[in-house]
Amino acid sequence: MDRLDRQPQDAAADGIRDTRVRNLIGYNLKRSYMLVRSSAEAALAPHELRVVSMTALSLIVDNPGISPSQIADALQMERPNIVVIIDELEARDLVDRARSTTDRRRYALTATLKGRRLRDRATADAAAAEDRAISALTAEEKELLLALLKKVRRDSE
Amino acid sequence: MDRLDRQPQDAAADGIRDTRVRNLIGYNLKRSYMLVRSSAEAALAPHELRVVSMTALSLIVDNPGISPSQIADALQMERPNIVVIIDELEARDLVDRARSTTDRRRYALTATLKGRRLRDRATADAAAAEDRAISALTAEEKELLLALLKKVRRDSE
DNA sequence: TATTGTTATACTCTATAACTATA
DNA sequence: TATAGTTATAGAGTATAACAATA
Repeated sequence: MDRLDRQPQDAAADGIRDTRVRNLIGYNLKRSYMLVRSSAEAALAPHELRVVSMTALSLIVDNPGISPSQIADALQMERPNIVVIIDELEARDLVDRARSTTDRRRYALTATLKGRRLRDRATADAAAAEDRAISALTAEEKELLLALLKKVRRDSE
Repeated sequence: MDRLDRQPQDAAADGIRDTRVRNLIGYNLKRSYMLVRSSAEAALAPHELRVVSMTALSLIVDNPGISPSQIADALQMERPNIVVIIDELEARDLVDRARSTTDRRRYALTATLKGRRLRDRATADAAAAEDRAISALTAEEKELLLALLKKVRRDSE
């Protein structure tokens, strides 16, 4: 970890000062999130995936038979918004929608071979794009950041 | 920093697994950001402020004479979306809109006494709400997180 | 010709209400 | 009666186009 102790200047290049806001966790989380997300979105565009659809696809790959409601819970999204995403994934033959045998209200979602392959490529590309976006951090700092972000949500979710 | 080394489980309470997505920086940034922001928004609601309007107000307090365009640049927002926020702040008598004497296309924004006082209370309440939202972190971990988030954007903004 | 502030508008994301079929 | 999936729609938040005033 190099020179993490050196405080960045409070003023931006154009001379705007704003100590209070610049020291808020939320402000810094948002800025970093925007930076990382735009990089990931760009990396996923060639796969015709958005971050949310990649995430849903990955969830289905890792949890065969998962239902739309479970995806909604896991991603903290509303059910209606999941439907459109599943529609897209199914139309592209990335996932199969089968009625659950035990509860016929539910769908049991599974990824196709094509879906599993795309998931692997897409998550790898997204992770690489994220790493480029945060290349100001060393590998150790990245792991530390990840650990801290995970810990933030301990007990609160 | 206590037990940051202990890895959180990969599965959520309902048994959903998803190692790839759960280890993406962007995913964790978003989740933490959502948590912190909703806490801050709730704390600002009694002041009838959103995070973005508190941020703009704070920017005006700290930079008397700042123009809407400069606010847009600093907050990475489009100019049209700033107008509505300034309208609100002005209607509530928190900021004054005066034509710049040197460039009459520009507005020179300054905070009123009422605006400065509200800024102090609002930023303090927001900061306290953020601290509650991330109370899983120690004070040292919070400072470390802040330093890492600032460093992420070094050279890239 | 370029820039500031502005209006109107569109687009995306997310949230809510209500329906159907199953339980 | 409650829940899963769905449809339609509403509401944020953000982005784009075009304009008047000024540089």
